[in-house]
Order: sequence, then structure tokens, then C-alpha cells
Amino acid sequence: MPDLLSGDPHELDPLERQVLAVFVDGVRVLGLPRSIGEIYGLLFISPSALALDDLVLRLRISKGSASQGLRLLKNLGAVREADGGEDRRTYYEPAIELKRLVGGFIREQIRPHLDSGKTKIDLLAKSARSVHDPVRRQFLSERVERLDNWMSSGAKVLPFLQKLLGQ
Amino acid sequence: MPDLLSGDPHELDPLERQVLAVFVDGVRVLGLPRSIGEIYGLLFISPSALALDDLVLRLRISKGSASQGLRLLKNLGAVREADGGEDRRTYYEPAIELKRLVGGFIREQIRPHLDSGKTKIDLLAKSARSVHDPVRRQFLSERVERLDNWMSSGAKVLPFLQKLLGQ
DNA sequence: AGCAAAGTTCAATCTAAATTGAACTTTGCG
DNA sequence: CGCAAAGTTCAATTTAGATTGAACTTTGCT
Repeated sequence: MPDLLSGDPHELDPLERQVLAVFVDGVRVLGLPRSIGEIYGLLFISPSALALDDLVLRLRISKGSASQGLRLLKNLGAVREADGGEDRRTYYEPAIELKRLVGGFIREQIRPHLDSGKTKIDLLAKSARSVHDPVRRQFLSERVERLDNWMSSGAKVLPFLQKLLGQ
Repeated sequence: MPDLLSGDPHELDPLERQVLAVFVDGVRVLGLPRSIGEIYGLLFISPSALALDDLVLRLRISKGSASQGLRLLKNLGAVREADGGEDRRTYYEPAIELKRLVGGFIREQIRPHLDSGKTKIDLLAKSARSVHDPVRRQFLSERVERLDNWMSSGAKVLPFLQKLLGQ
């Protein structure tokens, strides 16, 4: 006799779908792929920690995706291994303190770009200084300096952001 | 007799290429396409305003791309039409005040997402309240409330961001 | 008005990045 | 140890979204 409500015990219920949609949207704004939003979203709305297989089954994504997604989320500090667990699987639970999420994102996704940007701009400044035409050199130097100021402002603002979002 | 230095008078010089690379990278972090970085970057490093055709010629992008890119940049307040100009073309120049760039980005790219997120979360809260199992309802309500708090924090932080980056 | 240059639109195409899945490595139980 | 379950890796595939280009509209000069 078939299940009265849904053909698959792993199927997500409507509320879970709604939550996933919010997170899929959220991570897209941050430039992260859909699967990341789905994984974090499901962990976020699940009352108990989940193993990789649970994600594969319930989200219908591949083991590869789940594995890579969990790694990224661990690196961001957005997910941690739950201690305990009966079997030998690793169970994951979401970090739900905004402070931690923001901190991880800044550390992993923002800072590296700021740093490599700073390097490129330093090189640019050098190139600009060695331009022969003095009018052009002057103009370029001004623009490069402005670029440099933007970077500094960005770097200065991050600690404030963290403080403001720290709980 | 061929040109001694480069086959094409429109070709970008190495310094211009470096600048474009910085902007292409920069806009990618913000989730915007490469062409946007190229267009803004070229305007940023050009001593005079440029017309759509200049962008097409120098960046070797299509008229369509240039037109759409300029529209987006105008909407962001990152580019404005230069007044004057000899012919009937429209010439564009970059907005170079960080305040303006940040403001436009927040208004066009961040706020809409925060707003639609808020809406979705309100719906979620409703769904959560109508869950029958009291244990599950309690859990869901807590999580949804947390989500709501995140949104509020995000909304509250934007004015500070603007203030900190203003000037 | 008539015309050509300027600019816009959007379906078709291309491309970069996400996802898959099968082969592989690791883990730890019996 | 030997084995199966768990997890990882990465080349191949798929997909989302950026770009193109040709048809179209708009603009303003003579």
C-alpha cells in the first residue's frame, strides 16, 4: 500500500523548501553556489545533526557536491562536526551565531581579495610612476591613489562590520 | 609599412590592462559580470569621457554588451553622462566618489534582496506558527526568529557602512 | 521630411562555473 | 588483517547567466 502523502520518505516538506529558498537566495548574494545554500539551509532547519548521506538523500545532490559543500562550509566556520553520534559517520550541525558566520565569510572570501587587490595596486602605482608623459603620469597617479584609498577604506570598515554584527 | 608597436590603434596598453584586471576582479566579488568591470575600469583610467563606440572598439565587446553595461552602471550611479561633447553621441564618465558607489550598490543590489528576504521570512514565520507538533513548532519558531534577527542586523548595518565609507 | 548615425532589444550562442558520478582513498569494526 | 561503509577527488557533463549580433527604434542634422 503506497504512502498516502508522499512517495518518498526523504522528500522535503513545504516549510523546509521555503527555508532552503531563503538560504539559496542568501548565498547567491554572497556569490556562493546554490548547493551551499541548500546544505546550510537543511542543517539550519533540522533539529538534529545530519550526516553526508542525509544531505545526499534529502537534497538529491551527489555525494561529490555534498562533500565539497561541507568542506567549504567548514572552512567558512558555518558548519561544525557534531560530537557523539552512534555510528562511524560524521554528523554536522550549523553554526548559528551571526558573528561567526560573518567572521568566516570575511576571512575566507573578502580578505584574500582585498590582499590580492592591494598587491596589484602597488604594482600599478609603480607602473604609473614610470610613465613618461608628465600630464598622463599625474592623472594616472591620482587615479591609482584613489583606488588605493578605496582599498584602505574597505579594510578599515571590516572590523566595524564585525563589531556591529557581533551579536 | 606596419606599425612598429602594435597593429591596432585601439589596443589597450599594459597599464590599462592592469587597471581593468583590478576592476574585473573587484566587480566579480560583488557578483557583477566581467564586462561591467571592464567598462567601468576603462572609464576610470581614461582622462576624458568616452562614448559607447569607444568602449566597443577598445574593449572589443559588442554594442549590446556596452549598452547593457552602461545602463547597469548608470542605474548604480557609477557612471554619468558627461555634458558637452562635440557630436551627438553621449559621452560617459565614471563616478569616483566611494560614497556614491557604495550607496548605489546598496540601493540596487543589497536592499532589494533584504526586502524580498524579509517578506519570505514573514511567510515562514506564519507557516511555523501553524505547525501542529508543539516541539517541532517551538524549534522552527526559534530558528525563524533567528533568521529574522539576522535580517534586522543586516538592515541596521547598512547606514553605518555608508557613513563609514562616506568621504 | 528623409536619412544615417547612435543606441536598444532580445533570441541565439557561448562560456565559466557548478554539479555529477565513477574511481579512488580512508576509516574502523569483526 | 580483510572488508564494507564513509568520504574524497577530479575529468566529464550540465546549467546558469553573460555575451553576441542582427533587427529594431530613436535622434537630430540638412
